[in-house]
Amino acid sequence: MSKVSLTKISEILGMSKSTVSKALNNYADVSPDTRKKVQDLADKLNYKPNIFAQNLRSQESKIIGLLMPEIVHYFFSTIISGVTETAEKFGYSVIVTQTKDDYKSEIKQLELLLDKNVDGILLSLADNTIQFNHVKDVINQGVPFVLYDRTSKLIDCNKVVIDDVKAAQMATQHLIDTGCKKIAIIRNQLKSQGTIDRHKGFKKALLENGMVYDKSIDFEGQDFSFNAGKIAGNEICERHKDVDGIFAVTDLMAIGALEALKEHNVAVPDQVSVIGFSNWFLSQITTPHLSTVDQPGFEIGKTAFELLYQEIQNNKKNVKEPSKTVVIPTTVISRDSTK
Amino acid sequence: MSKVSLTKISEILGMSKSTVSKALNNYADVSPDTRKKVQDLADKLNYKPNIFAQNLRSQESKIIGLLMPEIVHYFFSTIISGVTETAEKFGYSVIVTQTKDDYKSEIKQLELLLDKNVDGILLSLADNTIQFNHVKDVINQGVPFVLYDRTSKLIDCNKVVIDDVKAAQMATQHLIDTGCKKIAIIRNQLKSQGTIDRHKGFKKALLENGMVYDKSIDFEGQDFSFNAGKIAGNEICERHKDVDGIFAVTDLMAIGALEALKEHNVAVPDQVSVIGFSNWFLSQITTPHLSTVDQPGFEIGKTAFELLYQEIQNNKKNVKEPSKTVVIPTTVISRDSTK
DNA sequence: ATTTTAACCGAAAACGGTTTCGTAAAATTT
DNA sequence: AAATTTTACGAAACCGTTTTCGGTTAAAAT
Repeated sequence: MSKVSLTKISEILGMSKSTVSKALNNYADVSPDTRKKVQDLADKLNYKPNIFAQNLRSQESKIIGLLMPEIVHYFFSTIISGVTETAEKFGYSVIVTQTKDDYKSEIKQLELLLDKNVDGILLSLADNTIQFNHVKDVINQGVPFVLYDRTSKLIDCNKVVIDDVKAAQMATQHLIDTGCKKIAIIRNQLKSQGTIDRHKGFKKALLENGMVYDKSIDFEGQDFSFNAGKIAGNEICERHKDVDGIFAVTDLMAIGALEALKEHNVAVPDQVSVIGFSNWFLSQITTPHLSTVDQPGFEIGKTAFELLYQEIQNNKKNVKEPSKTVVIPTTVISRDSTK
Repeated sequence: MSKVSLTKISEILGMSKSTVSKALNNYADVSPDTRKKVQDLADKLNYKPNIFAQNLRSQESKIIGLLMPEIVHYFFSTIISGVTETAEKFGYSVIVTQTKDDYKSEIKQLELLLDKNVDGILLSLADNTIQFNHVKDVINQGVPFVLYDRTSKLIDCNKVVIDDVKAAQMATQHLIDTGCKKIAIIRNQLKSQGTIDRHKGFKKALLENGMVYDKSIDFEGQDFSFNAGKIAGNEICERHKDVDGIFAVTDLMAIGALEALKEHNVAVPDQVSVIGFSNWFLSQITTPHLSTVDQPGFEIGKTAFELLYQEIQNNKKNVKEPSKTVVIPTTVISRDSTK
């Protein structure tokens, strides 16, 4: 069962391994005759080049690393899908790991990926990462690198993001367009850039439509969970009966709010409209089906890989292009929770 | 910026690369003196062994392949999480790919993983895979291999599964224990082993409790979607008002049924109890919260890797142990959709 | 008939480690 | 003092490719 190698084939055919290698790799300086002989035998013996040797020679693995805060997460799983499918088209495989949203773990995982000599790395920053030497080190080592989704202005590299401000603005505008006069926002603390920007977009939409931003209906939860949304929803039902629209910065919060409204017998969307953010799978199966903003993970993953691939190619030619940031468009998905 | 190699270190220190290698790998036949010299310089130059060279020498990559029907899927994403976290503890990385539940793609993905010379492969079979030569080939090539979740009796290898019969039986028993007298089942076609077994477990529970299996309330959907569940739920509300318990073979179907019940103003669990299967994330946030059977993906992934690791170790020692199947226990999770 | 060109092939270096085996010097035993 | 063992190191093979650089032969051009 011992593997067939180039050397073995060359011995059988009584020629040098140089010739065998060239025959298999379609070099010009090998006669049609010997080329055929080699290829036939290679087929017959089911020869597969040893990829370890090829890696050593070429100093590339055709493997990239994909690092994310959390694997068990609808959005990030769509990222995995987008990255792996695109990578495959380019002949690359993808090692996937998670940081569990932990800075320390992020450092360690990056280290592990570097140890594997991956050809490039895709990273979405952990929530509590506020210092970036570990990623700057990676970039300075010349490893092709792109940030996606959770990025930082303090890092100079290629990035793939959505425009949270604009997306939130569009979501809010959708509420306004469907007749909402008093719109509440449900969000978590203004710590992550995503939340900050969505908050900004929300206020921007109000401003542009001549509506006032009312701090008393700006609900800040402890996190962006179902429960946080529900708590805010309860508040709205009990103390802010004039609210007729809710923008939640995550689908999960929106669904929590939906639950609260239901328990208070408030009709959605007749009395109150609700829109979420992300278009998680579960937004399709709530009652009523949740309107939301599509955050296209597959597309983000696809683009992130494509950027990385470009960088890998440039790296080989020793060219360094200026960093760019690709903004993936988002769309409002109007379902039954808004009119 | 050129990488430091063993050879470079040996040249600087004026010794052979054998000695340098041995110093770094704690061989006995190197004096404490030179050992220190080598290690100090290696640290100073931030030397990292070239993994491609190591792979070539050892003929192993410390990478395994994880192949699954669908990445964007709650259960399978928990598998990824379980596998990657466990693999990391053993010094392994994980290449993740999906078959999209397609036989042809499964063949191709396996091929790609073999081409990468992974040290082992974890596979969950595609739905429409009914012929197994492609996986038998892999096994016969001596590549460590374990099947998880979706397996086949026709393949002789290590496996990690749950006991679908028993799990479904327990779910049904839970309905019976909480007072249900007439229990419907909502399922998809009896094609996949999972569905067949859950159906079997359902009937077994009825039998053991002296209840009759009524074919008219055995609902077969086109798939296991939300809609299929809802359609069945509507049927129950309209034509089988005596039903007081529903076992759905997936959470998604259960939630569809829940929706139908809600629309018909049937109280859950007071009039009808509902239990799902899998404990997907979304079962926690339905109204009412869905009782279900926990299908522990993380644990399955963890165990699958551990089995694979065993096989890798055995492989190195040229020992071949008989195949075993590990059954991961499931538990009924009682929430608000059952009493 | 001589030179030029083209076609074809192989030796050998290179990639960067690991590991076996031999040997010289030092330390120990007889 | 001689024999033996231990210690410490290095040469070289090896893993399996790719690719450069010559070289040999045959065909074409002068």
